[in-house]
Amino acid sequence: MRRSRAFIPTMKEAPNDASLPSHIFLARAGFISQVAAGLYNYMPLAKRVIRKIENIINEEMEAVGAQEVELSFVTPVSLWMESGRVEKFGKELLRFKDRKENLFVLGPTHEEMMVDLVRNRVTSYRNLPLNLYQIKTKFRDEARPRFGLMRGREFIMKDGYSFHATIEDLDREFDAMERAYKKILTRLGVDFRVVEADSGAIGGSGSKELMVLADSGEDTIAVCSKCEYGANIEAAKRGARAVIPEAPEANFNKFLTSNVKTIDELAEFFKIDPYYTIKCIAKRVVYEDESEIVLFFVRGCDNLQEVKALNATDALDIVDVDEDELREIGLTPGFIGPLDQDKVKHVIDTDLKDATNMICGANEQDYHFVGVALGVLSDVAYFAEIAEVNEGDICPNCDGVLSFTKGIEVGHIFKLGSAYSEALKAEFLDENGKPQPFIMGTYGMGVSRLVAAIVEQNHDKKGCRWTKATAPYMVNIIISNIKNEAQVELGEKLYGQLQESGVEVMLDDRKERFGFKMKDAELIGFPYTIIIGKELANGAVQICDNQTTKKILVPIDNIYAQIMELL
RNA sequence: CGGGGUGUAGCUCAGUAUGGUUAGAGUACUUGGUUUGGGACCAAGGGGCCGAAGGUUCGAGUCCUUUCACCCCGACCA
Repeated sequence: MRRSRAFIPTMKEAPNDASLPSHIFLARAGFISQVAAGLYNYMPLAKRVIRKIENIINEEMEAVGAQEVELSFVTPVSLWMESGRVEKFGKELLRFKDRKENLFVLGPTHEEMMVDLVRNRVTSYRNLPLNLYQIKTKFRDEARPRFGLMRGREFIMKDGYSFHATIEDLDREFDAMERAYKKILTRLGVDFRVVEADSGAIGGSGSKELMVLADSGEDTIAVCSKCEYGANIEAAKRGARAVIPEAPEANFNKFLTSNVKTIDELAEFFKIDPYYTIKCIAKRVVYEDESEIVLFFVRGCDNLQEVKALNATDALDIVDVDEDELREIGLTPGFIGPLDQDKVKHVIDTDLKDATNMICGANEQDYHFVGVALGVLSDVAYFAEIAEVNEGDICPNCDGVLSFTKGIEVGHIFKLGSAYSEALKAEFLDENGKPQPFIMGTYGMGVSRLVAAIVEQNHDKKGCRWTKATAPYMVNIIISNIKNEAQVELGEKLYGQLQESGVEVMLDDRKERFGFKMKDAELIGFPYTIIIGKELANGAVQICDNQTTKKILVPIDNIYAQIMELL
């Protein structure tokens, strides 16, 4: 492509609504333009990057025997009624009517559609397993779209669904897909981690997220210093503590603790480690038709992990409560302890099971109990894992130490089981001629989000630093002075040679000054820029490596061979 | 959905407290000339319903009401 003919509207200044580097550079370098909140136009450069990602996905899906389909974007709301997800998705589902007043939604994901496609068409175990996928625009009417392509309302996603006769076969496919996904991200050239995840309200056993590591990631993930363990903080587990602080010795007793309300104050008051205190977090948990206040107890050194709390209570939502509400039902904020079991439901972190030498609220203004042994609650209380892991905790799989890092979720795979096939009555006949619901897996990968994630992980102050597998063009040839005939001649010759060799090459033949073209090239992020300029007088040109920004001098006779070698 | 903020040229932003010539700058764009290794310089141009609607006033970008859009924090996010 000749730069003089290319539609690449670069800008010196970013639109002021861009905050993340990926958003700023993709906008400035002429990849995307915003249309409305969470909606973007992809311009030629972005389109090329997207196609490269899609090609790699297609190749790897082909390799594992998944078949590509494309389902209609507009989907009848009746399917969503069948699965019961109309309410679950709520306002994120963009609903509208056609001229005949029929209700439709813009597909935010395609479980229902895919099950509908397969049901009554695949009817025998002999035709299983089956893995179908598509790469398609999705629409979710997010409450708050942000971060450019990272969290748009309209986005491109690869979504795949597998159908199996047995759980064992699903497990096999799940592992195969994990390997395929790892291979895709490796080929794209990004630094990533596969982590254990919460499977969300939809349920399912195995759930793994593929995270591109980047500081601006929205997810916090815990990773082990020694082994491969990694998990989303929402699902992270930990091993037994390596060092347990010295226990405060005391017999069971009620102690006057005037105005000592917080864990910090309590630990200071008794001169003890917060490990031996019990923290109470009161929340209102919301179910489909009702809600109630539940008290969650964790060690004073821990925090409540709300997603875990949600799973422990099987609730739809968890919201804050204020102190007045607590007083109304006879609780004393600041002094609530787990020994009083009859007012509201309690959930106690498993780490507190049979704990001894504890200090906790006495459910009475200005009093705490000391020397508490929770063994007495073993049979009456509900214990569940609700504490959030901390940095420095021990890995659940080895003796390494957990630390936190930020990640961008670009893939999520999990085992659906038969939730959808049962809801939509999608069945096959097994070996005994008995109808069985399909056992399913689902495999998502955010294509447009990957575009942003790649830049988020690969950029510097000047612009994008595309990986070789994702760069819109591999080589950019700058003719420093378009009026210099020798420069033009060599540029054109090289351009032709590289094109013939199948190299994706851009020829910057604009009537601009050198600095302008160079800045532009660095903003866009071509892996290699060949500079035909003043060194030509010495029979040489330069190759600028975009990763290192180093320039090397190459004699003109070697330039073609040299660049072909670098690619 | 709660809290906050911003809407003026393609982009970045002045101008609005205290209403008063023809609404400005930088950048980008067009033309001519000079320049040609790090977003050049000179000259001349084009480009605006001051987000929208209503109101107050002799007069509104500026004051009042309504509304829409976008951004940020939070909630939400199979």
